[in-house]
Parts: sequence; C-alpha cells; structure tokens
Amino acid sequence: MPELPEVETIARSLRNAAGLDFATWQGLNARPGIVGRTIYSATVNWSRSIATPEIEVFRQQISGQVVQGVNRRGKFLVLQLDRDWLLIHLRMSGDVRVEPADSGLVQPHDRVILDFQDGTRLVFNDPRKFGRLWLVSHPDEVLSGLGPEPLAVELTPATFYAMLHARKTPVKPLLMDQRFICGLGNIYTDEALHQAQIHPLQKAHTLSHEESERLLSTIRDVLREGIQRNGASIDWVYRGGDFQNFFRVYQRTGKPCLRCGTAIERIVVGQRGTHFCPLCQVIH
DNA sequence: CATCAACCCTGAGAGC
DNA sequence: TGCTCTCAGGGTTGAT
Repeated sequence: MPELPEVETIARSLRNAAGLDFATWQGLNARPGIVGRTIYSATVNWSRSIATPEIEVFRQQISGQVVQGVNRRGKFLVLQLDRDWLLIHLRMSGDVRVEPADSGLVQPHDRVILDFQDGTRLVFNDPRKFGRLWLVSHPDEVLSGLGPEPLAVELTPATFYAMLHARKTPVKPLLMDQRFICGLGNIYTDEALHQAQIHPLQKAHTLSHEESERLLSTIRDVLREGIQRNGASIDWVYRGGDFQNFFRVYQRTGKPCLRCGTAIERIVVGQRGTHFCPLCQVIH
C-alpha cells in the first residue's frame, strides 16, 4: 500500500539518469529515470484511471510534452511537464514501471501507458483500479487541500501540538486524514503510534506537549526508516522495498510486543485494521 | 468539526 | 477439484 516512503522511493527512481541502457540498469538492480524523455503518445486501457481531463483530451494534450521533473507531495507523484502537470496517486495497488516499449507484452492490470519518443515507456499498473492520474495546468488544482509534509522542517513541535490540540477526534484517524497531515497511511500510522507509546483511540486534544513532540519524532523516524529501506512490499504488490520485515506492530497480531513482550492486539478503528500493544499504548 | 458508511475493485481464503 | 461466496485492504467522498 504505497504511503509516503513508497511514493518517495518511486519518485527518486524516476529521477535516476535517463541515459543508460536497460541492461546496465538491470545489472544495478535499479531502473532508469524519465526526466528529459518526450511523451510520444498515451494509451488508456481503463478509462476511469484518468481522473481528468476526458480521455481524448488527455491523450492529445500530453503528447509531445517533455518530462521536466519528478517530485512527491503527500502520496502523489508529481510530474512537471512542459505545459502541464501529471499527478499520479497509486492508492492501494498502483505501481509504475519504466521499460523498453518493445519489451513486449502488456501485463495484466496495465491501465495507462505513456510511450516516449526514444522507444521507452512508463506504465501505470493497478490491479484494483483505485489509482488515478490527473493532467492539470497547475498542481494546486489537486493538491491544495493537503496538510503539511511530515518531514518538512516548517512543521515544528509547537505547530504540531497546536494542530492536535484543536481536534477532539481519536488520534489515529486524524493522522491518516491527508488534510491534517499528508503521506501517512495505515502501516506507518500504527508503527509511529506504537513507537510513541500512544493508543490509537486517544483523543488528539488530550495529548501532552511531551507526547505530541514524541509522536512527531516517531512519525519522522518510521518514515525515514521506510525510505531508507525503499519502502515496504506487502501482499502481492511488490515494490522492491523490505521495510515489511521490520514492522513492530503492523500485521503482528498475537505476536509479542518488541518492547514488553505482550501480545499485539488488533482492533478496527475508522474501518481500518489497527495494531497496538495493550500494555505500552494505554488511553489516559 | 465529528462520525459513520458507501464506494472503488481484485484476489485470497473459506465453505461446500 | 472446482465452484461460489465473503471480505480485507486504503483513501476519498458524501450524508448526518
């Protein structure tokens, strides 16, 4: 499930040098970037993968534009083109590949293919069809509602405390609300709360200064660790990362807490499976 | 603002 | 073995 670290990993790979040939990249166990490549044409196999504009407009408008840069905002991939911006949200099961156009086959679940003039292509693959692409003249059309980036230095402990203090909702759903803070999903939220020793149902405004500061710190720790390990690869969606081998609570129901040994519990919070240690994480 | 449910889908796993 | 059924899973949106 691509969250901030997975999307950041993909964004970085798309910024790799575009010049080397594919055999060289395979030898490095990495992928070539796409910055500088010119989009020749677009193929849309599942029309609802394109959020905006209409398919024909999308295909015409994107053709001929050069990829100028690749960045990340929250869980969005942000591709700057000549005139427009291409935003990609992978949702639960989306992924992108860069490959020679003649590597042949359309794989199962390939939804959108951008063919480049140099004979390579970018493929958006998404088994569950939840992911979306937007082609817009300004990224704010899609991104304006997002909360602050958790890793940004502008987000100070004092600011974060004030944000939490203004909300009476349970802390876990709040952390997953992209308007409150962006980039966190189910995995990294559970991991950060466990490390901060905060119960997922604790009301946000009841967190102390110390707890709030600790939470911001552990959020950043787990995100940085995720990025360092190239993200997590779970279910059948393989993305090349290995953070899944270092989860402390996520999908460890019944297994011992790595801090105190108590069995990890699973409850449902905001319709999401939630993992926590009943001894280390107590509501107060 | 808070809370809850529906929705978008596929594939895994259970039951028969 | 193969069929049908149920539901997990994350994020967004809309209703209340």
